[in-house]
Amino acid sequence: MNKAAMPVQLLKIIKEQSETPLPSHLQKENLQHLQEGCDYTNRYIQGIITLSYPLTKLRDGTDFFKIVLQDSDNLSSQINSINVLIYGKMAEDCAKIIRHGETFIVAGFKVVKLPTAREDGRHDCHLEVSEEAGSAIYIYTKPGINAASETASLSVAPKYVYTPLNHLKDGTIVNLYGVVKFFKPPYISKGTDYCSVVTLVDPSNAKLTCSLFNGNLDSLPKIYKVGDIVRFHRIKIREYNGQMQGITSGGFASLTFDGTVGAPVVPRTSSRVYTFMDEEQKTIEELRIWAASNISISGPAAKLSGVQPMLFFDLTCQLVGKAKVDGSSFLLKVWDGTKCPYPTWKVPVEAKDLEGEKVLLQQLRNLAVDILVYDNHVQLAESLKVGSFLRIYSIHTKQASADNKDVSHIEFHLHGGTCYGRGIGVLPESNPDVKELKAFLESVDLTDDLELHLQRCQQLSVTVLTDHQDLSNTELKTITRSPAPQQYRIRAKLRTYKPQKLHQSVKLHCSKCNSLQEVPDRDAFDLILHDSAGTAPNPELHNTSWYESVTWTTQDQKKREIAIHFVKRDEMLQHPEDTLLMIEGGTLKEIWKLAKRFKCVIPVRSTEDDLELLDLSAPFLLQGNVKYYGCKQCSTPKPMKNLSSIAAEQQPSWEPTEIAQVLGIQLLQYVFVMKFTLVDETGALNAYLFDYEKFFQIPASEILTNNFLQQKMQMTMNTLCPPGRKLGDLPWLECFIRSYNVRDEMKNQVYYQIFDTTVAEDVV
DNA sequence: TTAGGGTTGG
Repeated sequence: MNKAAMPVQLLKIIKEQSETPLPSHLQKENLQHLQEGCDYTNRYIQGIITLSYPLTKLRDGTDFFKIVLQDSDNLSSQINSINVLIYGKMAEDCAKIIRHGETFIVAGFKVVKLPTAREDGRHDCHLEVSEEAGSAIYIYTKPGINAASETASLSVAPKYVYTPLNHLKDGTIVNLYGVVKFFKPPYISKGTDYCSVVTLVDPSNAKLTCSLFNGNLDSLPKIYKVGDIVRFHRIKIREYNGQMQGITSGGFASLTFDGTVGAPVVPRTSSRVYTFMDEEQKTIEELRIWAASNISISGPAAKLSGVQPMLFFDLTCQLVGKAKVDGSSFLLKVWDGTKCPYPTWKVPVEAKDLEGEKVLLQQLRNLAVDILVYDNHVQLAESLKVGSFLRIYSIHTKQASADNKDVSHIEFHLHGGTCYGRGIGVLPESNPDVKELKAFLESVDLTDDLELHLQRCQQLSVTVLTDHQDLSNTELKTITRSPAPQQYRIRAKLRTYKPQKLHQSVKLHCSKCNSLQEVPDRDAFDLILHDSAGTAPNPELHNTSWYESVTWTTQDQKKREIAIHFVKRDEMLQHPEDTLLMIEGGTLKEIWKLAKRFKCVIPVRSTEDDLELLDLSAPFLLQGNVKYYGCKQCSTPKPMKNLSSIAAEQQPSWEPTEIAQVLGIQLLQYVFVMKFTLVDETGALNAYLFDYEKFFQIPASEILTNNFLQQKMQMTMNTLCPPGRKLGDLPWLECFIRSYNVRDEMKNQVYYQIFDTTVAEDVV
């Protein structure tokens, strides 16, 4: 078995004799003789695992696992145990398979002496172990230790064979992997069991729909979203209507994994005993990558602030109240921290029938919404615990007119039946979406009385002027009848705006040629990176006076050559968060990772005599989440050595504008471009908003990568222009607008632009 | 046994 695939080896012992002997070049080292600085490449330490700590991640994302080894040959000696610190893939593997009491052998470690002496009988050195350092780990597992657990006797566990979905045969019982393409969360069937219907796909492009039954809800797969990956053991295959279908058989067992590329590979299961090894982790990772380009995963589930009438959506929320309504319907009161922009329907129920914390329900009266669930969902709804986190699938938003025809309110229904996966799932607190939701709910300020807030918006203006307060208001009718250019102060209401999908409002603007362009998507960047990976790093350009270079070749089949050039600073200590680096041959993901860790990342490629920037359709600079682009028309890229002038500064701030300037790049700026339709008693006009960050007080450069800011902007727009209200109930905006002429061959057009205006501080 | 995917009635 090669070491890259399986850095940790399991050796089975039979009658105290290892079946697989250790490599002969390894020599045993005594704990007492360890010394810092010696070469232990071909030496090993053997001991019994007496203690292990939970697997954790270091700040840079490296897995870290710590165990304590006891020297069983020298139990009487004063120092008989030592800490072993394991990093990276090895940490992960060890955490998965080691057991206290097992014999653990580590070779090729590094000895590090601790600054202070220990008093607990442990060695005053520890061992550092990682694949990169060339370490090897051998674990002796004795068959028969704790035989009830499959994990304890991994080395003798049966090897499972997994059948691709295009090779399934009628009447067989098989094991399989699949990506969830569709699912119905468990519901109470018409028989005696819970039922969950799951449709799987895999890289064979075959599809399998499974009907899974179990009297115990916990025994069905814990699927939370399309794209999750499942492993089924012992599922029965039958032919039905000319197609294969899966159905639970006696020994059915399942594991479910998050389908997100890069997420930790942690199985969700109800069974305490399962096998899961390196090979299977690899399968999950491969399926994730396949799924990423072959399955359309429904976008981020809707928030209440983003609901539209007449649609179906999945809502992740917290249950704050519940009530029986009648025999065929049941009320759930839920919230997700955002405010539904429409007036929402309140289901009349007797106060005594409503379960939930009264104070909280009162505080949340403007944030919580009523969801009426029907028929087969009632029984499950009754069993839900107030306070739990739910995902409700395929809620229907129905628009209904109240007595007053202009005010439409919105109703939330979970209709009967299970079409389209309609149903309710309880999410555990460990679910990443729940963690995010909880954090958001905790940030919501409940002391703020929202009704008063809305009333305040009716009376005062939701926007304020940042200059020219002395100007008096002009009616819109007067403005549209006057020649341009001029400047006005107006008081108007925002009847509608475009684009409604707010992320579409973000563009890139060149202040030199005044052009606007779309923000390039990741595919464009990916393509450029692929192209430039064809140019190998030029070794003559490595390690110059102003940067240090590190290079390596990837271990996969592609054998990519990567070079990273760290710009040197005139200081003893250089922190990653202050460092600029240039990278050749990196992938999208690698570059994003580096950009999070280091101050600046510049993707480059080698020429004969210097490094150069890539095509300007790619960002020329990445800082954190923000990608900086240059104008193709107005830039004249210069060689990278021009950067050395900034690097020579005492404390380079690495400002994007400064970097752009020395590299001959005309920096494009992120900007919100929106069209506001403004009205007052006298008329209407369309005014353009052209805003870098002043109006929303949100930098346009960050909106595309920051969910929180997107939500904040959506809520701002909902306040400025609450959907479903009649004109009289819309809030007032105070704005400055300027008129200007745009001439083309045919005619002269007057346009309007908003300026020196910002959203009032207490509005968001 | 149950369901066998494909929205809307209250």
